[in-house]
Amino acid sequence: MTTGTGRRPRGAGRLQLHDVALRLFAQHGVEGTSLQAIADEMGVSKAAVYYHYRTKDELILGVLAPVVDRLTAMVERITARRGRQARLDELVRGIVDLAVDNHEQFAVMLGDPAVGLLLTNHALAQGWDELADLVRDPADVSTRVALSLFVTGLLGPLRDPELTTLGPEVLRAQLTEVGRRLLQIRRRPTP
Amino acid sequence: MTTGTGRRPRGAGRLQLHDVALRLFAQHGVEGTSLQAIADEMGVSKAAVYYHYRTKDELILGVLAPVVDRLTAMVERITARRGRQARLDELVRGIVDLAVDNHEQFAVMLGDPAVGLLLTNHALAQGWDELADLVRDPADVSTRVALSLFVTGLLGPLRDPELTTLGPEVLRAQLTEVGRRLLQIRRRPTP
DNA sequence: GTCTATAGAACGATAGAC
DNA sequence: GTCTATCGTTCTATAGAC
Repeated sequence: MTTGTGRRPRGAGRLQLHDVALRLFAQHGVEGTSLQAIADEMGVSKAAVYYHYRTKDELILGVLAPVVDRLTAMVERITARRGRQARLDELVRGIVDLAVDNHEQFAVMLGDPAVGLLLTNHALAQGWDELADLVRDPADVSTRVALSLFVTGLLGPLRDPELTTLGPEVLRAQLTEVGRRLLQIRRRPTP
Repeated sequence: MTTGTGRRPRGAGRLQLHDVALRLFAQHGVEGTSLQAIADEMGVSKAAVYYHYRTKDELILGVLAPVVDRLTAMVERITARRGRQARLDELVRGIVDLAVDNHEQFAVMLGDPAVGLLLTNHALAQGWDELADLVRDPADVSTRVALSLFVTGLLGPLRDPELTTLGPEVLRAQLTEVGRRLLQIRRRPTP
């Protein structure tokens, strides 16, 4: 149920590759990051990178796979809820958790224009599309605007060095509270 | 006082160039947009593009120049205000106006990682830095988080096709109201 | 102002040795 | 798993004709 993106190469070097690639993707964008730059940062050759992934696109998808899976699971949890308030509450808590726990992947996925096209071409944008549907679901325009602004806005505090020093717990609490205030949600309907 | 980015080439073709380049930049990012792609979209050759700007960086800066100038002016208006509420109110109205009127430039400037570095290298990031200082100014963490989330979050509704059909006036009103709710601002202190 | 043609570098990707 | 070496393509940028 959580396989999602298919086979991914095993090995220990893969973890370092994911780390380095993700950091550079978040810093310069995926189009602005060459495989040469990644290899240099790792202290290996470009061919060594190609051992782990056969194409650059697959590398990007491999780095982003964990969030894609989490997103799918989150959307399922939301749609399982009944009632407008319960869904909004689940959405706020879910998206905040996801964004705080994987803030670099979140930034690359939501911020980079090239990634959106890539995910769509590989039919992996389903999670985002369903999330977008949920965002558009509310009848009133006011809630739709607030919801769209909130999800995208998570990028801001998460890539601000001054705010990330607060630590995950404080950040999570702050962002959840901001989301509730924005969407005018009462606290925890059916926890 | 509003010269800002220095001399920019004149001529009518420049306007079309700005239009086409901006649209592609917003769609694929600046690193994902080649001068060849811009030339093709315009129906001219690559060399024709180089007539207007000597480098790609200068083209990017030329396209973004209007927002850079507006941002500088906005920061001046904010710092001229006295009092926490007045400043927050001015900031919300200013940034919403800027984002709605130039939403593509706003998206490229705020969303593209490569642009941030470019502006910094050309000492044009001053406006954003001062805005960032204003965002960090409030004593309480809660307001800083909300402010950061709000500014970045404007990207969301602005690039959602379903929401942009609402038109600039409705969008402006909606976003301003969301901002006030988020930052708990009373209406128009000293208009 | 726009063109053709091209230089020179960087890119993604592959082959084959170790 | 990592290397060197290389292929073919695309990129930014320039030169010079019209």
